[in-house]
Amino acid sequence: MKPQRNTRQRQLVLQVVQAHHDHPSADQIYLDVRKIDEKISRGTVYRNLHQLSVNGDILHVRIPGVDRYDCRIDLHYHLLCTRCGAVSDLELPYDARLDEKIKEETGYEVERHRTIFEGICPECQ
Amino acid sequence: MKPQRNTRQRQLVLQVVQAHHDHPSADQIYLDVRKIDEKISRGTVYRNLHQLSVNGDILHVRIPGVDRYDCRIDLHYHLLCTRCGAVSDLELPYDARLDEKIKEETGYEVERHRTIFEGICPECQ
DNA sequence: ATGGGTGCAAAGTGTTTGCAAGTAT
DNA sequence: ATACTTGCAAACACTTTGCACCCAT
Repeated sequence: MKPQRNTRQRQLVLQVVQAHHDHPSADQIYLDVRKIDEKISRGTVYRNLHQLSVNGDILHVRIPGVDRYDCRIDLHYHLLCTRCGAVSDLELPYDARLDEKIKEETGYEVERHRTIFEGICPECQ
Repeated sequence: MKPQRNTRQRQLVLQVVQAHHDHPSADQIYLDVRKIDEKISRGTVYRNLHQLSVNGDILHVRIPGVDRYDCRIDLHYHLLCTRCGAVSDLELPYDARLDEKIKEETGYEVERHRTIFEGICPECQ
């Protein structure tokens, strides 16, 4: 892996993601970071979000429409309110046996699976 | 529900999706339909894909990057090769009890869940 | 005839990238 | 000093939309 620099901007992005517990989108993170450093650019935020998730410092959550980021880095499942867009973490334990099972059935080198529950949250009902 | 018209274009889009067993993207469908009707526009294809999936005639599969469409309309899980982008259906039965469980735990009106396994297919390994 | 559907092109949305200048190491 | 990173803006990829005309019902 290339040597990486711990720039002020990267620290800032990480810090903002970790301060959130609601799975912010890149743009929300950009706006938040922007409150602290009013010069930082969108490109930099996107680049750092990418870098940080590759490094395993944050988790990239693929939600339909917009990608979100999560400060929890263990594998876990998500719950999406299809009305208001809220995303939350689920306590349901990650089932690693499924990956093994699918690997045996298909010959794929299964790395992981992603599960998103979709529904309407209590507030939106 | 509004009355809907069964236009030549809509039939064509449905027909092309049903002829595929490899989860084509909107653009692949557009290109295919285009071979038959060289006047049809992208907008029309997108509009019809949307309409058809709302009607339940086809399934909208949200894959990172591009949305895909599936002629299988029962709930099932998918397997994505993160190298070549191939998507396939899995035989793993849909676990409806999970939806019930999450509903009880969270108070959400859980409608469904989507699971995508990610890995490297035998050819790409 | 009526109003849903079409083709076209323009506009959106979210993200990536080329480049010259800046800065962590 | 080196080369990773930044800010900026332009470019991208994918999708949606406004509009005038068309056609299934």
